[in-house]
Amino acid sequence: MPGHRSIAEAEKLAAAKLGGFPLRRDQMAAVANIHRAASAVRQHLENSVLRGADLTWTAFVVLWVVWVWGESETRHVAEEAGLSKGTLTGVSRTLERRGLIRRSSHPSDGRLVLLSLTDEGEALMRQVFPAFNDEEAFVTERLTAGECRGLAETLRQVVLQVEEHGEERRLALLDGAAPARRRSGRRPKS
Amino acid sequence: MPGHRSIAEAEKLAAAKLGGFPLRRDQMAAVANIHRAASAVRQHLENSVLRGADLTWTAFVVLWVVWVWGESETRHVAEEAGLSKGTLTGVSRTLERRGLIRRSSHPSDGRLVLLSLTDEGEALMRQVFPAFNDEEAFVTERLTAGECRGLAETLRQVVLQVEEHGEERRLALLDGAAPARRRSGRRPKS
DNA sequence: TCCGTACACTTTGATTCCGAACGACACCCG
DNA sequence: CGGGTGTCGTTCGGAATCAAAGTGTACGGA
Repeated sequence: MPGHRSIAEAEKLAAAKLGGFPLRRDQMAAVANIHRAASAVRQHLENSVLRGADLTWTAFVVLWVVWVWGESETRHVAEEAGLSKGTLTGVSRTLERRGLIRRSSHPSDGRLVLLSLTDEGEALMRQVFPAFNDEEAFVTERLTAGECRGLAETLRQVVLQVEEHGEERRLALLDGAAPARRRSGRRPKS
Repeated sequence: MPGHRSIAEAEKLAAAKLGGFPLRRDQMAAVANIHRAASAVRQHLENSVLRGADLTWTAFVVLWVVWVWGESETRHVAEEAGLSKGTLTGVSRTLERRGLIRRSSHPSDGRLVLLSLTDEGEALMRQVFPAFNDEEAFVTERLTAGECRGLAETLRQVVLQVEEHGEERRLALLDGAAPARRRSGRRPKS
């Protein structure tokens, strides 16, 4: 019982749950659908083009970033791909093991690590990307090009809002309270 | 160097990379921004309201689904939350350990497992959800209510397209070829 | 030159995640 | 009522995930 139908119903149920609480329905539906769409698109892409190339979503994104930007420092790749540095370390090592990516150290700054595609990685992207773009077109088939532009623009507003005011908002919400440790994560050596 | 600025530039670089290949830019930007927005929103929510309650995004989604739908079979919860059955097993067990969820077996069908919130889980949701909804409003602050509705509607078209034609499309793309095993995953016992 | 601070990547620990294999149960049909 | 067929949740293997701790390099000032 997938998708859009349940949203409306879930909203009603949630509203009932919350009684008189002033629920922001439109905003809730928008956010919920962003995640529904993202997950549906990702799953479709993984199970169509990516699966055949034996790439995960993340692996593809990393390859794509390095491909279009050329040899890059890992921190920029992580930023652009939307991963933590720690995750990128693992992913790029997997990619290196598979011979798709090369890791080299910066000639003058020993702290930096540069990522670049191997010939094999380059060849793979040249083959996979067109198919990927075809599926992007497929999933947006019900929208006109103009609607796609509008959608991108609207989503950009959301991204900007979080990027420009998210930090400040989080601080305000915490209001001096302890930053709340995560359940997982490394513990002190002691 | 975040976000929207790099998209335009990345597109140009990608177009150059692909030479004369007919690149669907608008569709590409739309899909890319869906994921950018989803990840930005998720991160903001995790680091604001969820962190304090010591919940991961996934844990919250599962609680939310069970909360609004009431006691439910795990397969429905997995579907609604957008997870595989296997993942839900692990997540619901974590939630059970923390005393937020109850797992009971179906009275007449021994295969089914039913999930429901404990009193503690119920109390937690009553406390966390309003804050969550506030942040949904925050991230969409630059949009009017009408734009939110439009956004939700547009995204719904994407979800519907994948849900209604994705399977068929994937089959057409494979065209009889072997379904391509995943690198990971359980191996036969032999 | 030595020191302290700042930065950049890696390691670590606890989870989450997927999909295929698996085992238990349900149901149809003879 | 016994077997085949199918459905459900669970287990498993490999990978991805984050945040914080740790390691190592860079660089400015004393």
